Amino acid sequence: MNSQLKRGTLELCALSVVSRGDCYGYELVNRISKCMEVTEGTIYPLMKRLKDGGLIESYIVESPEGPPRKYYKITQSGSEELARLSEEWFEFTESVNKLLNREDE
Amino acid sequence: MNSQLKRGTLELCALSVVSRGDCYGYELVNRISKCMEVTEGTIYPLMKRLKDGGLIESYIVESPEGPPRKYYKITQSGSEELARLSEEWFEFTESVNKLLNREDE
DNA sequence: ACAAAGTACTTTGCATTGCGATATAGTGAT
DNA sequence: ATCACTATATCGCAATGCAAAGTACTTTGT
Repeated sequence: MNSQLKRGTLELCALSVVSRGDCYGYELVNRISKCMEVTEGTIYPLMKRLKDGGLIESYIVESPEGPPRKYYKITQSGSEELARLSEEWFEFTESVNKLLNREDE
Repeated sequence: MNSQLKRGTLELCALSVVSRGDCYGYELVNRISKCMEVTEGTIYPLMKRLKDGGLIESYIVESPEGPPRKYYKITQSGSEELARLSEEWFEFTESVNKLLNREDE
């Protein structure tokens, strides 16, 4: 899969999933994996960037199986960014599709 | 504009424009600029990569105004790559849109 | 004659980021 | 004991958008 395509959309995808309910890194990887190939090596650094940017917060919860989980929760700022990125994504795909289908000129 | 979104799609866009008729770098920049922000610093290195990969060929034509123009022409291999990238782009946007609109789970 | 603006191509270097690889660590089954 | 699954974190490489700077030709205005 073209890894370059994912740039700029993973942030959007992660924020979107977290906005529908708190979840932890490993869970996020599995959930996003249903739509595109991603690994921990991508998600964990991404979540750290989002947290550093104040778009998400995290809290630790003991797990019944395995090590403690770090849950992520979207912030007000994160929700606003999600809305902005969604709009941007929509407009971008529209633009590209127009360029691809243009028969005229 | 989110420059990360462009990664992986610029190659597709450039191939698509060239496939509809030979054109030169400066022209490409202006044409793609109508849909997304791009500059020569992005397009010229990209065309070099495409040429190195055998997806396009080039030939010089004297210009009535200004320096000679380097025209680009898509190759058979380039047409096949264009078809592959188009399909990939379509499937990718479908996947992301599904993930964004998912209310269930 | 000279400057500015438009056309046109090329190269350098930086910043971003996906991801393979690796380390660490707990639980449960064979 | 060994394997498999769950779970987080970090290192380093490769890819690439793009600002910036350089080269160079033509036209237009002063």
